Amino acid sequence: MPPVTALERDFPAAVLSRIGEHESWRKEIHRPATSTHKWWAKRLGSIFRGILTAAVTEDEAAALQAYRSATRLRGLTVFDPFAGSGTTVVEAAKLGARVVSWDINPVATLVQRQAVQRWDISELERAYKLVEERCRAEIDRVHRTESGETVLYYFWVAVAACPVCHADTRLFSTHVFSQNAYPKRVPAARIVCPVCLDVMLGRYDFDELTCRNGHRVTRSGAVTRSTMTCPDRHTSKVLDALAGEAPRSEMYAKLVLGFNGKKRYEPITEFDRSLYAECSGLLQQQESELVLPLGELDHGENTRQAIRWGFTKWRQFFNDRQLYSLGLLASAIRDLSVGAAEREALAALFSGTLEFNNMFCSFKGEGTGAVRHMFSHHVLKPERTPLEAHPWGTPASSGSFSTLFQSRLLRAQVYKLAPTDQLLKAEGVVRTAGLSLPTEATVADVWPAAGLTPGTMYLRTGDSSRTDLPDESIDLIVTDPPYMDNVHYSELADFFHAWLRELVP
DNA sequence: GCAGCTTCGACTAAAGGGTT
DNA sequence: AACCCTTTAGTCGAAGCTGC
Repeated sequence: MPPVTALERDFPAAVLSRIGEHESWRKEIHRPATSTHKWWAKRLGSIFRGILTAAVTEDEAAALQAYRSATRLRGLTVFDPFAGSGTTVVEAAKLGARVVSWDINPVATLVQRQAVQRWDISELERAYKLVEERCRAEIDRVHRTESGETVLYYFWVAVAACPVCHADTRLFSTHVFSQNAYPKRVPAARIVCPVCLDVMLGRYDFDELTCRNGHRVTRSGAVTRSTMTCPDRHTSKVLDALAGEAPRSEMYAKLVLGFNGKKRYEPITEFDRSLYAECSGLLQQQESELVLPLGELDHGENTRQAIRWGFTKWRQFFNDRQLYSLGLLASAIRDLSVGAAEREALAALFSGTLEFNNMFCSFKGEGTGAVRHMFSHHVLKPERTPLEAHPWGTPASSGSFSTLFQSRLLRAQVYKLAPTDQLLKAEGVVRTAGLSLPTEATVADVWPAAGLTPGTMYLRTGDSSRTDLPDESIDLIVTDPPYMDNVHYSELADFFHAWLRELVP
């Protein structure tokens, strides 16, 4: 390595900025290996590839030349002590380096392992089929209409009693519960009556209408920001009304996938309510056999809001049907007897689906991603109108176990065997194959006695302020360290860990 | 093979409340 | 009054998908 490198004096910032901007639009498409599961502040692969190659060259031209060279880091050992989802790990491996990767958070190292661990694809598919046989029929059964059609989403609303008159108040901020992302272009919208929960078709900008039971429905609901107005017009703070208890919720509508393949909105029926009640009973009966989330929220910057709302246990983030369905799914994965790597891949996939299947999610609308998942703002913000999705899912679902198996695991597998990279050409940024080595490796969780060999990675969950790395064993340290105390990922990652502790020992 | 629609996560603006 | 912070939701570009 040169004494003064391109990283210090001639970094190809202009080119990498163009490439990085392109990659940033859909990170998961360009870097599937590190996208099998949620992690926060994922860094751009192309930028880290640029950093790695600039660190071993003298000037911009040489750095850009190295950026195109699959084996430029061969013979070097790269260490990331705060590795997160593993961007450094993957980029270094793609350039032929030996890799050491630490992170204190077990969810982070789970994500890293999926990015490099070798999967036997037929074993992975066999494991997926076994899980499907064990739990799919039952999950499907509890997400359907009386006529047997699939329910993609159930819409829920939180309810609080007015502190003055104790009247129950449904905490809608608007009675439009579904509209297009571009409502001026597609003005049709779905409206709910806050009195009888009738579901109507209208316009996104309607002023007032009358439901089929004769109730007057206005566009705005009982809640504005943090203030609620009860049916008798008393105003109070929502948090005062909740008085430290997590809100009760009520189902008010569903999105059905009809036998004809078309989606339609419908009100909740007695059948829906009794099906849900049945799930509560089944959950109670099978409590001891099912994998369920354990533990309480730690007090911290990112959990404060949820705790103020009365959410103190991770289990409260899910309703009974979610606990039952996800519990069945997780138990099926726990009980698999298949290869360890393939089983862990499904555990990671399962954990990833949790982000879209809990009562902190909401409906984003039509014409855009349907589910606004719980971490879209890096905090745990309680939802007043949560969305309950079908966890197994259908091809028309977003964020379900079956769709993410395709879009996350299988896509990651393809990428790990033949990674692609972005190059800046005259016509723009172009995705290009053949510039990288496969990322697959055998994972060790202690420093190998014989030293690291190509094809082996040392990947460890632990505090990197003290390591067992021998002197002179590392050539490059490339990392994105914790940024002051700004975002407390561990507090958020506990949401996944509450389930994973029983799945990934 | 192509046009138009859907999907994804991230970015950004705006509203409104709280604080100094 | 000025400023800051929280909350809400509207918008975006690219890639994948669907139907012709």
